[in-house]
Amino acid sequence: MTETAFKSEFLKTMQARGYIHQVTHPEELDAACCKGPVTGYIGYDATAPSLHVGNLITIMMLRRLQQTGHKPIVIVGGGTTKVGDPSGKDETRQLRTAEEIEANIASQKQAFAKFLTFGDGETDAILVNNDEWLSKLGYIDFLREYGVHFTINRMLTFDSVKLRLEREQPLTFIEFNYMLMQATDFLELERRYGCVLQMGGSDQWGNIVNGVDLIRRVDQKPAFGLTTPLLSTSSGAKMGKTAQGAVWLNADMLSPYDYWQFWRNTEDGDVGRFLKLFTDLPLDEIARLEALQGAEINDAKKVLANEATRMLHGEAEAAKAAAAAQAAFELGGLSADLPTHEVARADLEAGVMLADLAVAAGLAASKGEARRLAQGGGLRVNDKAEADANRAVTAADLVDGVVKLAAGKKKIVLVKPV
RNA sequence: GGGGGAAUGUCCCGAGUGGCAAAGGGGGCGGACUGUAAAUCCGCUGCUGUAAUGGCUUCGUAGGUUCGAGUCCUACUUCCCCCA
Repeated sequence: MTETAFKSEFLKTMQARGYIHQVTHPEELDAACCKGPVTGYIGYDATAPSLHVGNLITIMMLRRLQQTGHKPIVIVGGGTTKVGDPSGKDETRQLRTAEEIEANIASQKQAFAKFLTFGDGETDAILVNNDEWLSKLGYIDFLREYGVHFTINRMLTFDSVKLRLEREQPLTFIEFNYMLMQATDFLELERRYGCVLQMGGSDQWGNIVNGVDLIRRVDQKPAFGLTTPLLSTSSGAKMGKTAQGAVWLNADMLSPYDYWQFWRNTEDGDVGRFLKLFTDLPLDEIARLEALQGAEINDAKKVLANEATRMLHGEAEAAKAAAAAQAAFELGGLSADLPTHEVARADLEAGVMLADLAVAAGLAASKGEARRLAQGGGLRVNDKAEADANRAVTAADLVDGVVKLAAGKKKIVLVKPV
């Protein structure tokens, strides 16, 4: 990144909070942002039913855009998902059916509304499905209108294509066309909404630059691109994966408690960076939290968890998650807000094999895993390590009406008779 | 169209002479140490089951040879390379 001193509120914020990896025409964009509301967009893939933490950084970029007086457009890739982005993939993506894509888009919409204000106002966010124009394109029309602006020579130089070829992995023709579709999107948004900025992860740089060039060439209008660094933890792991899988944003796919835990377990070295990227806290407050040393940095992690959870799931859920965590980890007690698993009272009275219970409660994937877990000393019943997964858990194990079952120190489930 | 090669534990990479539930690594999980951190060390990492020997299902797909097949044979699928 160049050491440009930005004048616009938007770019100053973006730079200070660490969102910027690369920008096209920085001075020109800066000037445009000073002049008035700028419309910018980010596209999202509709391959999964929920967005995950990996998408969060770009959603936050749109939020910053709106916060600094500009207009964000969320474009859901109904059309592009039908094609499949080859960027960063060695393997051809599975093609989704139209129905799957529709369902995924509907489900993703909920998350965007938590971070952006939608509406008809000048700086209100709007959500657009690119299927609207992409699926209407006839092949010949597409080739004549857009195909003429792209040379194969140039396309072969883009990483998404080059890497695949270098590794001798197949790249299908449909994937090869993806970048044209994305460029077309940008052009279409520019024409329909006067959108001049496309943002995205650094892996999107090639695709974004294509769109910028297309607009500048075809319409002789200004257009800009901005990418964020790929997010990884300071120990190098990819962000957004945890034990159970992806960190989803939809509450029905990942509970607010688990979401809170995800942030609470941030590595020391990432706390400051994440506070800047994922919370609205002022920078001086973040600087103070970041400076905490040793065990005190845990306070900063709690702030991070609270803020991040509040933004997505609301004040009440964040408070509940925080309270449950405090009860479980700091006071050693129980909280009704911990994840629970219900069993029939009659079954419990008859006795349920511990291994079966652990599997049913989601603490182990199979009985064998539960057994191994127990042998390794990681399975706890009411805080007592239980080496024998064959023992029966009965009503006698109830403490205050529940059995506290834990796999390791962090995964806790309360078993409730019903 | 002709010739050569590849596909392995359904997370990934990857070794594998006919006796293999299959080396090693990454990742993941658990334990110890800590601060619900990182690093480090130890254990586990197909399903099922026992106090234990076990049973079942796995090496692209389908057949075959064999007491026994990831390993040999045949066909098929997909991919890569070379020639046309």
